[in-house]
Amino acid sequence: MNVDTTREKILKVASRIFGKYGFQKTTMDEIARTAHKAKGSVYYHFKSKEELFLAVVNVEIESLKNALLAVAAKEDTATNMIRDYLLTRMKVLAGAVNYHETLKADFLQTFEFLDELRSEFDEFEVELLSGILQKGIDERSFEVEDVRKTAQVIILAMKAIEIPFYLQNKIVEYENTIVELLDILIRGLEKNAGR
Amino acid sequence: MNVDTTREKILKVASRIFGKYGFQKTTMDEIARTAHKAKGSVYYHFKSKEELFLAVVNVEIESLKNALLAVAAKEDTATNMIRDYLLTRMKVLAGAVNYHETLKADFLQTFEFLDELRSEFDEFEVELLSGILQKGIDERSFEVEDVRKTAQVIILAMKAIEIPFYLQNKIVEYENTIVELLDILIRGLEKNAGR
DNA sequence: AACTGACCAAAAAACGTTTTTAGTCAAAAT
DNA sequence: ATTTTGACTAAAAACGTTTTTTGGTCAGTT
Repeated sequence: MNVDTTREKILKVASRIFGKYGFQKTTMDEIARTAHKAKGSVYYHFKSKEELFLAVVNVEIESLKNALLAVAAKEDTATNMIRDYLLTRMKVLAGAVNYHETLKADFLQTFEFLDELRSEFDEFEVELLSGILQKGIDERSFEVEDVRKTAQVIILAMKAIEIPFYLQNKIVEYENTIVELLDILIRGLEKNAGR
Repeated sequence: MNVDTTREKILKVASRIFGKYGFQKTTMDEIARTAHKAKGSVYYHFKSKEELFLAVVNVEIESLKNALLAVAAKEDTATNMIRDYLLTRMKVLAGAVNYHETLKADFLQTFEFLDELRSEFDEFEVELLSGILQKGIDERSFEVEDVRKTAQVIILAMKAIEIPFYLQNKIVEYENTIVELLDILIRGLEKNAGR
């Protein structure tokens, strides 16, 4: 029944509790108690509260990475792929409760210990999206001057939208609108747009 | 020298102080003192702290409205107009310190008393931008299915970007990137984009 | 090597007290 | 009649102190 290792058990419990109460309001005692482990055990596997939270967020990021890699691996036109990429990004992120916490924190106080994880993921995304854009160019369906810069622009736009979308609980209100925005963006990338 | 009415004087002083310390940390006493007026005088012109702040934000919104109306009144192609519109929007908003405060507040606690002002401005923007889009269609340079909805989409994107841009002080970091984003969006509106 | 739980210093919560603040109003000035 | 004043009040915020909770450690157990 319970095949989880102690480490996995702690991670799961921590994810649930951090997700519900946020980083600040979650105590290490509660995590240990809920996981039916001694507190020392938690500290045996994770050297601090920050490191545990980092590990929790990392699980979410890894799952997002995998979902995005799966999209990039599909055989499809670049246009469909980029739409799929951006929609998958939003859908998976919608369930990444602890990742949202890190966004929110940016306004109150920064989680410096997450900076590395984030910039790593940023780099991962720019790389992956650049690949899709390049594929679109090769297929003669996209027309893009600087592939890397364009990838960065699109990710910036997506990150900006995350904030009202996830933090202000405007998912329902904005859902349709966002799909339309993606369409405009994609059209903007396509060949013969404008002149 | 001082031709300001008491009301104007209070408004100016309040704008400066609210802009520096935010809504919560600004006291009505300080406003009255700085304006060289008795507190009762402040309350004679503005029935509450909230109403005074509302008036201050309203001044900023009005100035933004005027700047945007000026853009919309220019004789130019729709493509240039929409670029001008969006750039003007960002530039004027960069100086609207008290408006930023209302954005920030959305994360901590909502300023319900500002909701009306905001949705009024939203409506104003959708209207104005729709006009520009329609002009683009008439000139056969834009191709847009639902004008109103597209206007809403563009404004959503701009509002989303306001947050990292103004609140997280990433103006310098993002400035170039945003101009590129605008270009992609505009290309996405143009005729013959894609198929 | 993995895990436990009593232990500690530091941080946060709780609590009572003092100060500050938004808002009022009767009176004065214009 | 309209505008301005400043002393006043009730409620909220700030302060200082005590108590409790929390992140983290470590000697000992499994």
